[in-house]
Amino acid sequence: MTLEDIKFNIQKALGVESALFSYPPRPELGDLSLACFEAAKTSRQNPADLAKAWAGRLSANKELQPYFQEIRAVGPYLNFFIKSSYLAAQVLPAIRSAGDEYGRNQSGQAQKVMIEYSNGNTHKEYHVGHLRNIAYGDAVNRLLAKNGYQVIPVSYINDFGIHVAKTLWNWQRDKVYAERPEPKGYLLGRCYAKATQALAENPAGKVAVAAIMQEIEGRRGASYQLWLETRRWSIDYFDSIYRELGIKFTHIFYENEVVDAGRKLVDELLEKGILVRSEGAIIADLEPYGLGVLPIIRSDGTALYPVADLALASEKFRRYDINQSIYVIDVRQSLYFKQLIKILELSGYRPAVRHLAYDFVTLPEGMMSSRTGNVITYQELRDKIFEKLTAETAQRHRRWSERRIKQVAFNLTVSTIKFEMLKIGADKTITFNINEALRFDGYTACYLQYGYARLRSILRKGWLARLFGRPDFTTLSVAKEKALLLALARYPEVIAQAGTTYRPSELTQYLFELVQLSNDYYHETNILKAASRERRARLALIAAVTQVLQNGFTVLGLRILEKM
RNA sequence: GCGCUCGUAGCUCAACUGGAUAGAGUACUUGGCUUCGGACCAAGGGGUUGCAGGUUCGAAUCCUGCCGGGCGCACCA
Repeated sequence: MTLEDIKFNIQKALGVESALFSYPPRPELGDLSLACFEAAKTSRQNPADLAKAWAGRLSANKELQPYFQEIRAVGPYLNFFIKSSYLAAQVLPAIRSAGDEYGRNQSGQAQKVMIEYSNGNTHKEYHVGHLRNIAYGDAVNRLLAKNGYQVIPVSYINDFGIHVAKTLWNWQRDKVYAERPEPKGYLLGRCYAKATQALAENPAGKVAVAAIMQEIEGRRGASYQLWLETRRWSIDYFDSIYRELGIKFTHIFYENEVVDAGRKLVDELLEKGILVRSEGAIIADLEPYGLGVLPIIRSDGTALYPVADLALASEKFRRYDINQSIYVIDVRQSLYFKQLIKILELSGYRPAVRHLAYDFVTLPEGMMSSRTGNVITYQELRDKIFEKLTAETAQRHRRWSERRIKQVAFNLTVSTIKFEMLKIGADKTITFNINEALRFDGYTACYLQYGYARLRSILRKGWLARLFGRPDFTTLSVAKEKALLLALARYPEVIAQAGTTYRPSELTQYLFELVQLSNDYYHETNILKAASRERRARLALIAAVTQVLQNGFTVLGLRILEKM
């Protein structure tokens, strides 16, 4: 990595072990910056004096001369102006030869990490909240892979909770669902929403639901048969969503498969006194640790969520021999996760488990809730965005076939959904406004895709010019070209930074800025009509930009479109 | 009540985790296609970073106290 080399050489020349580099806020100040506060403190000097002294020393250093056109002290900052020609000669060939691999590093040392996300519930709606989870989890998954981890993406589907019984109860008493044309898995979700409403004013229903629950857990009888059938609908529906979004899991765990092991574990923990009986239920009393109380088994004997989760936590390590287990779960379950980890610790097991929390998605009208019908389902959102993008695309490409228009619009739809979820920091609640999501300019997936498509169009037209001879990088001297080169050089750092902090939003931000720079350049500079030396160099620059965009898009799970 | 968390331009968000004049998008006003794709670009206005203290060379960022929003705290997941 060229920037790494430069930084390393500066440190070596200064004789310091580590230095905090940053990028100046404005290009006039320099391309790379070293703040001298720390070093000045240890040597008890005025930072500005130190910067000045260092600037003099480094300017005289012959080994650094190929890199810099100037090294200047600006107050307490030591600022470096990198030679454009040097940058270009390093960065462009590096990107060209690394291709899709540009930006990868080995900091993960091939450690095995399991990451669990998209934890759907069968018999329930799949809504925009799940979309944030899956977009975020999948981006982190690929980000970690780019940082040299051996990542195992898995999903855990809850097919055995009380919500299943509620849905089945309503499904049997209200026959309208079975007759509708929509996918069955989707209808189950609608049915669940109505079930909770109906149950609120139906005490007899609750008894019926409890009976259904016990029958399912006992794995016998009509309710169990119905469970088998309907569960399959939901799973098929999830599969179709994953296919549409381009998500692949190495393995999918189901609650019903681990719940028996969980019950055994509960018995053991009960014997050890880690779990206790209370008010007819089985609980973990974690008050001594300031973690409250976690109910494990209901007083009617049916299992709660932690039963399976406790078993699964260790099962993951046993079966896949992993070094770390990451759970992408929304922040509201933070306390639950602390409780879960504490129980595992108390039972003598201390796994490397990490709860990767993100804030939830809410609606302008308030919290999403199946109970009040205040949800936006995946299907609804996808259809609305798709419809609008189809119209936009059709308007721009009168001669395209309907099939092609729809294909492009669909790819843009997937990109838009993911990007909207990823561009906001994970610690922020997303108040999901459908109208905002239906706008395609500014900081959006369409803006990025459009910028990319336009550059690709130039490359297609300039293919002949790129065939002959090596580009002369010294012609890349304009400020905007240098800004682009610097941005390209920074890409590996962005991947590293976004990976170690689990923040895909840093990557979305970077890619947006890269496209802004390139759009600006595009308008100011003519590429195809430039003189042949310039043209060749500029095409090489553009090619590198599209390569980095491709790489970034891939990490975020966005589709790559040559035309739109 | 206890705990966690957030509060930055009219709105939606950034700010390299303590550093330079707090930046983008959007909305608003104005300008740009005989030029590689106008889902684009340029310019402008818009800020006491919720409030008050503190820590230090330096605070949107750290500590304390208020104010306001959100979430979580025993049979939902």
